[in-house]
Amino acid sequence: MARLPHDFYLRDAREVARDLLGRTLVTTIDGLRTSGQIIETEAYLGKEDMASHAFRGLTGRNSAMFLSGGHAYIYFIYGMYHCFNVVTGDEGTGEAVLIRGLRPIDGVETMRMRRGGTPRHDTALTDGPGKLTIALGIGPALNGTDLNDDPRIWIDEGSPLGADEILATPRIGITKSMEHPWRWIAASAIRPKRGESTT
DNA sequence: CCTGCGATATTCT
DNA sequence: GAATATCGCAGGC
Repeated sequence: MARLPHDFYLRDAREVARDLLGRTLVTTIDGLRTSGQIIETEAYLGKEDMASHAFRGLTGRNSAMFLSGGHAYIYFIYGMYHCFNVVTGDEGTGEAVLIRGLRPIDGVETMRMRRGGTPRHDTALTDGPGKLTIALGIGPALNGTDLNDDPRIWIDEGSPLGADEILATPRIGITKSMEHPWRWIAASAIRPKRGESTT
């Protein structure tokens, strides 16, 4: 297993978002290792994307989003949760990929402890952007850190998914720029419900 | 299974 | 004062 190389992140956020599916997000926080397979991502661009935090330029909260590709952008949302993003592209661009869902691999007991319970399925520990940061111990201390060399957090090569294993949909929880299908999810993670079409 | 709502910091109007 | 890249709980079916 090997950490994703620096160049991986120096691309358009939409490319990186698809390529991150199947990879492994790993943290070692307070001496506890936790990891999960990335199964859901969303791309947010810079000034051309009205739904992006970067659309209105630099603020106190979003400054890490303007670092160069490969840094972590962690923001506080709804006064309660943290969301983890991977910055992509060149410094100053303001593009990032929001990690929205994982399939737990290592440290499941640690995740249960941090999340305060044992759900019926392990995937419920990490099946939302605010939930997976709690489960993996990702907090504001990691905002702006470099995923290429920080010992506390990195992304392993894992096994990228093929195009036929990936579904694209509109992004979740936004009210602007909804016409763009910039959410990607592993087909294997779709519940047998009234889901997205498999086109 | 589903829908509605409250919590609450940062940013914008 | 309103909106927001969310979540868990209460209640209805």
